[in-house]
Amino acid sequence: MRYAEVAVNSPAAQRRSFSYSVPADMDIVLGQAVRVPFGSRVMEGVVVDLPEFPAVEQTRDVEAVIPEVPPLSLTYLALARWIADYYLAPLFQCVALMLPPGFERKSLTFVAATDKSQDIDPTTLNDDQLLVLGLSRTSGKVALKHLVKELGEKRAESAVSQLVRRGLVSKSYQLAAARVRARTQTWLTLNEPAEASGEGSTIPVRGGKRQAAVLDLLRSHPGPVPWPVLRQATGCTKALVNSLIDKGLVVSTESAWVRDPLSGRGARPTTPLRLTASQASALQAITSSMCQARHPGPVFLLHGVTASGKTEVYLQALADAIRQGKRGIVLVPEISLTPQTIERFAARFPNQVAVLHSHLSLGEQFDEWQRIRTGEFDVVIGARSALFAPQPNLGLIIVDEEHEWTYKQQDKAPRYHARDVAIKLAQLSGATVVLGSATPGVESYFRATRGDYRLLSLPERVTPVENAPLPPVRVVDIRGELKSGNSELFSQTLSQAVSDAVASGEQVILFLNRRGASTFVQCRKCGFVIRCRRCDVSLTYHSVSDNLVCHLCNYRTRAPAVCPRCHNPGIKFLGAGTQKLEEETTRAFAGARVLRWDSDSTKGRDSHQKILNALQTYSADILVGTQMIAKGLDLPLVTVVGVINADTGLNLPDFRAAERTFQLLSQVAGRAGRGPRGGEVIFQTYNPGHFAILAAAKHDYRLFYDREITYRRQLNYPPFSQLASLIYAHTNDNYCRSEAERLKRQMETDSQARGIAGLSIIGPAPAFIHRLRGRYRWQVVVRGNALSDFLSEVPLPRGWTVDIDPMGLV
DNA sequence: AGCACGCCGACT
DNA sequence: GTCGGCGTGCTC
Repeated sequence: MRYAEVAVNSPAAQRRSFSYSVPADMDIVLGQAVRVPFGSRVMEGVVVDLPEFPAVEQTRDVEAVIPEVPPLSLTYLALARWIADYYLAPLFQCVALMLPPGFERKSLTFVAATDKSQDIDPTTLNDDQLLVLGLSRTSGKVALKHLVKELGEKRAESAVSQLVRRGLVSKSYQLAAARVRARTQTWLTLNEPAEASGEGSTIPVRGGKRQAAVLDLLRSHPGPVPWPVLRQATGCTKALVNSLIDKGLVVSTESAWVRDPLSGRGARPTTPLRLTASQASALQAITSSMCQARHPGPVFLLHGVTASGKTEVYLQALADAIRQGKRGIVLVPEISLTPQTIERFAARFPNQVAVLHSHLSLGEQFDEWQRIRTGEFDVVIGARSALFAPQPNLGLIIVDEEHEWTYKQQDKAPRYHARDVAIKLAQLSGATVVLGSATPGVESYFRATRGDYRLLSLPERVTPVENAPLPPVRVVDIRGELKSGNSELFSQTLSQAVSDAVASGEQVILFLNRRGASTFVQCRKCGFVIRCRRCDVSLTYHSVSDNLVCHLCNYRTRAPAVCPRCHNPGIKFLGAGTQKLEEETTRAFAGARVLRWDSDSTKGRDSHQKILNALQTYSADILVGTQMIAKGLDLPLVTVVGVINADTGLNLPDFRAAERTFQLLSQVAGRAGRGPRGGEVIFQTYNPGHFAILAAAKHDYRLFYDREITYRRQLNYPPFSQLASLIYAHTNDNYCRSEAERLKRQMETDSQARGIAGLSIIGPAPAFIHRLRGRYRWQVVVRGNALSDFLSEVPLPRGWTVDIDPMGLV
């Protein structure tokens, strides 16, 4: 007897695998996708082990292998295991990252009438039950989903369960149809004898005009014609073509049809650029490491100021990997996956670049994945999940803008960080990793200074204008300049700079970090923001209780009527959105053409491109927007960049608030002065002395880093410790709170019993989003070391979600 | 997730 | 009594 350990697609499975017996005649290998019985239904799973003995006495048989899904390699199985163990995520969901797009299929429930229901007295049934019985008879069975749509969830469920109890209906289960598969195309060719071709009229035209039209069209095309083209050109039906096939006049062939997201985008091929000395030495370090295959693969941190030519280093490193017969994966933040970025890679490696991201159709993702697996592409470029592309002979992984938080999956398990998983993959496969950023994450830079990563620096800008310096930044203290001119949002300095630029035909970017719309409390006069003493995060205002609450430790205090620092009664809740900014800008700078760029105004498919075109063709003067505009815009006409409130990010309840502010401001500042006219940047702030703002104004990473790392060390935040966020969600707020308190107590006694030192359990406190989809949420934060090991032994009732190394609101 | 089971309060 | 709501344990 042979056995298989299977990661099953069921929430019940969690991090365990389940033991199954393998039928004698079944070919099964490690990493194979299979279907297995699980409870009363059949589910998909992946074989993660082929042990000699099962883990339990009673096993059921593996139902079938799924032959069209290629088995996962040992490397990727080990990676999935690591993700599950480290991020405390269900094993199947970790394995599923590496399976072809659209693999997962839902299990559907059907309701069918039984024989017993034939001789039932209908008067003993209520209306809902009669409806369910009627529908389940119409075509043998009915999907429960359909009944829920008719009756609503509660009524459908109760009617069905009552009927089941009386034995009048039975339930059955079935996997949903595949959501995606390889597409084929029907091609049609004229079946003309070779000697007759050219004479045209040798084929007898019978059966009317339509048939003649089809034959004419096929005759005028040298090769096979795709069926949709033929149908559109002639208006013929499939039946008509079939009759021509039957008559032997037309031949139909089936062949694969590839959905290609880059088709028709023929970019002009580019050649490698000449490198500066620092670019060349960075490239040299990377390429020489790739020559010596090593386990684990080395990690480089490429720290290059904006416009220092990081991408050119990536491109040449990839070219070198390809010369060595290896392939590469390039990860970029979701927000940078613009056509321009992809084109830059596609132009250097014509027809050798695949893209993978969630905005592609499932069919496109599926086809790209299959083609990648066959080794068709030297380079895969994509967002977070592209890390798991089945790229054969992977030699180089590039993580561009490694500090970006879109690399962390937040919304669903596994809550992994693509950068950290990339490093693990390199460890397992021997690939080289290059992390690139103008403003490296504090944790990454710390590891580089400690020697875990090798630091490569690109200190000079490579701009079209020779030696163009980074633009000068003016820091304007809004407290002194409030309510100047027409608007509350513009200081005199910014107002003047914008007017001057518009008047001389230059362009302006006004930047507003909308996250400031959150309800922190700030004095309108002196800019004071009320913070928690213990946690040093800003307090959040709760209007129901009129309290200020710390979302880390649950410290509460009554909202003051006057500012605690300057005693001004004008304490207010800040937060102006981009829409308001657009209105005020239009009012303040009459005659200027204002464009808004944020997630609301860019819903449409080509809206990014349209806005970009408007700016490039000088049909707009002022661009107003959120973080989206901080990325990769290269507009030589922009001379003034204004940040409306540089502090907004500082006041979020997040220990990374200063880091994020510095990164964002540095990026925004990089948008100005890219053309021959130079440029300037203006930061409006209530905190002109804050180190993150000053360091960004001076374009000085080390100034920021040295202060920040000291602060992290003092407060024992990462990289000096590890964090985990545990959130419990429940419809009842009190129950939610008491469960969070219970878990905290349990973790405290557990850690004592297990002799684990250096662990602090913070909270519970209401989660940042206290109520989500009708459920209240309470949060407990754990700080310590090796948290995965500790937490894996803590039993978590349903309703808890764990986030290891959380980004954002902690 | 979904199902069965057991406990509880609100009704016939 | 019995129905429904809700928490809990189980799925190889």
